[in-house]
Amino acid sequence: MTTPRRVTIRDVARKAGVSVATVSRVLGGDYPVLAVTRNKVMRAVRELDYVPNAHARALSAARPGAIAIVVNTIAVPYYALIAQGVEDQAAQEGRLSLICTTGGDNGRELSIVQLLREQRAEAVILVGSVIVDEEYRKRMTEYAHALAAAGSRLVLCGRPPLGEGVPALVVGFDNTGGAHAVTAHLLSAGHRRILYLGVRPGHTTSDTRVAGYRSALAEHGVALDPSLEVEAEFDRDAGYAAMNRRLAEGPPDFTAVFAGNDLVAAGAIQSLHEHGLRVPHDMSIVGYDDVPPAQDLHLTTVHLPHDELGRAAVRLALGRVTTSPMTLGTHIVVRDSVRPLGPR
Amino acid sequence: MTTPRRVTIRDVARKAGVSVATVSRVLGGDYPVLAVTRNKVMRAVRELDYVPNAHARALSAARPGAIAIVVNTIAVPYYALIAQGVEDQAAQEGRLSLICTTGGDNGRELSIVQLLREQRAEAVILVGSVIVDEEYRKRMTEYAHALAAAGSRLVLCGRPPLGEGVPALVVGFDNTGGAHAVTAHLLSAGHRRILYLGVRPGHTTSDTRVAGYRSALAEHGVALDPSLEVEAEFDRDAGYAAMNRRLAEGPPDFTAVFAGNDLVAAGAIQSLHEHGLRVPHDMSIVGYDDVPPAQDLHLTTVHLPHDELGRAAVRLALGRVTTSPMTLGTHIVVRDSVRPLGPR
DNA sequence: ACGTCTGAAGTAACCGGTTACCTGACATCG
DNA sequence: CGATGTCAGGTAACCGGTTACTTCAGACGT
Repeated sequence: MTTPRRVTIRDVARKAGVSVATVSRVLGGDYPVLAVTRNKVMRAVRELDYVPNAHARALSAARPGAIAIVVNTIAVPYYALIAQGVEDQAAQEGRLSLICTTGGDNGRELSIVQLLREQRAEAVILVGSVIVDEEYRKRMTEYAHALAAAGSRLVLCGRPPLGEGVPALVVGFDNTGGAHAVTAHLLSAGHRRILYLGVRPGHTTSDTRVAGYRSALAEHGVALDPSLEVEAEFDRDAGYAAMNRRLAEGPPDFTAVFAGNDLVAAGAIQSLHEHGLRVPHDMSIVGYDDVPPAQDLHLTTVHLPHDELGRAAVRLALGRVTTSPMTLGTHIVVRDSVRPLGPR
Repeated sequence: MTTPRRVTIRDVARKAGVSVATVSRVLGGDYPVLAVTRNKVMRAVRELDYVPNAHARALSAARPGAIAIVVNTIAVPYYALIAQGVEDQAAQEGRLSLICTTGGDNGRELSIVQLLREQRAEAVILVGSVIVDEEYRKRMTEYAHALAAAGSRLVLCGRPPLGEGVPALVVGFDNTGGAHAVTAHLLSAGHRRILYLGVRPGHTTSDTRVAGYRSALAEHGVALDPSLEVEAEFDRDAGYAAMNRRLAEGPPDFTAVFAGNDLVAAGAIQSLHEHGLRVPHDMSIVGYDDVPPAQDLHLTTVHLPHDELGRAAVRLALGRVTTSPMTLGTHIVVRDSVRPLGPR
């Protein structure tokens, strides 16, 4: 069974008894065509079930390119929600959107960006933190210049700028502010020994949240205790494991936990429960992101406008708005995971 | 600032002092080229930062097309997990994957499929239930034939086949089996009055789960009670609202709840809590899907191999495997949301 | 020494659209 | 009535690659 040749615009032209130019004009747009001619063409299109070839179109005409979003994985709500925002805004702008996943591998990310250059993507939106090594920064910087030279835009979402003079738009959440607010929330509930669970050296998202945590403590005159800043990846298992390790050392020397994100909080809560500690009665905890498990866990957390981030990235990429760097506000969502401490 | 013309293969050829054919061969593949020539070309490619145009390639050579997955939304874990499976398998097969979202609108879905035909996608994977109206079935059937004629594959994931003789591959979860198992689990814990929360007339996913529920009841000699089958969309809000309505009618006339999926369960649990009913002490509940909130809610549920579904869809689409219809097994995950009822 | 074979590289047609430019019919005007 | 303008529609070049076919130089055989 051989593949029967595709129907092309020339087939339509032949069938309709007109030239290919006329067919193109009827399908394409604003060029004047007599109603009777248009009808002949449309009939031929229908009868042959002609579907124009997007590649040929992209090649011949200077049409708008796709909008690509590159994330770690789509299976994590944080990324999925942002991606959905991009998708929605792109659709609204009439653009095709490509979602690519890297699995958190810098090498894969670089080759995906290269792939997107081949696809002549009009915008490349990179989302989420990376551990930036020198090789990566060098190559991504080259890509940034190359994309700019080709008229495409590079947007960095919730990640550090590449450096001075590198053509890239930046939009992110106010992590430091949010972390400050939620830490202040714990402090004003009377907590003084607050475990920060989610240090990740070199990761901007983590670094900025830690910064907010520290500045809030400083403002309240609470001395920093390095032993209260605990490393953990930003997923449920890491939160669970880290809390398990901590609790194995003996009874907790803290009354509250600030988890790097809600997934870490969920894992930590499971560990706490397994150690007989109830939230919020025996231990207060707050999270970050306000993604799905948060509501069910009655978790006080920081709400991030994920959808808005995605939409803003697209608007920036298309030049609809030009404020870069752009910082999106966050707000604390108080649920039921923090218990006020009585006066000492 | 005018866009500086793109670097093309001819520029590279000129710079390297060879013909375009040679450049294409160096970059493309297996044709023999002298090492010295290859080097000249590679140097020119590097110096000019030449990036081949994917559209031109797609147009001239018969290269493999993209793999597209069409889902309701990516912000819901059920879809996100399946999409990630598709993405992973597609990447593994060296294919570009496109993720498209419809927002649950049949009209949009149809126009997306048309868009994918224009993109010359090699496979179109449609995921999730739809309420099938006649117009939709008619047009999608046409598309199915058209895609087949063009050598592309259409894969339906977790949704009903379009009809006899319509060229579409089918893969799905064993919903009836899973629903049967989880209902049997409740029955053997002694429950007899089990509320099914999540009837959606015309929706296959719901229908098949209801079927499993009913058959398990029948097997255990429990008479069906239509008043125990309650309508609800498959999201958290719907579960919450439906349970609220039910509980507003008076004290519950059931001892257990089978929620159409985990999100519905999460909403129902919130409602139960707000009515002072504790899970599992005062009310047993099971969910379906085993997506994120389930673990944190200690919810007994049915685990679905989402990732496997995505991968299987791609393998089917690429003809790596040919068993269609294909049904993926599920298994019950027992957590802590069901309380055994003592002997009456 | 001459014809033949072999392998690297070049030439140009082609993929399927778009569009600048051209043609020809008809209306309009001095 | 011929010059000019208007407008629908045709012709063919072009977008940027791939590849069938051709060319040509050097190796080899007799």
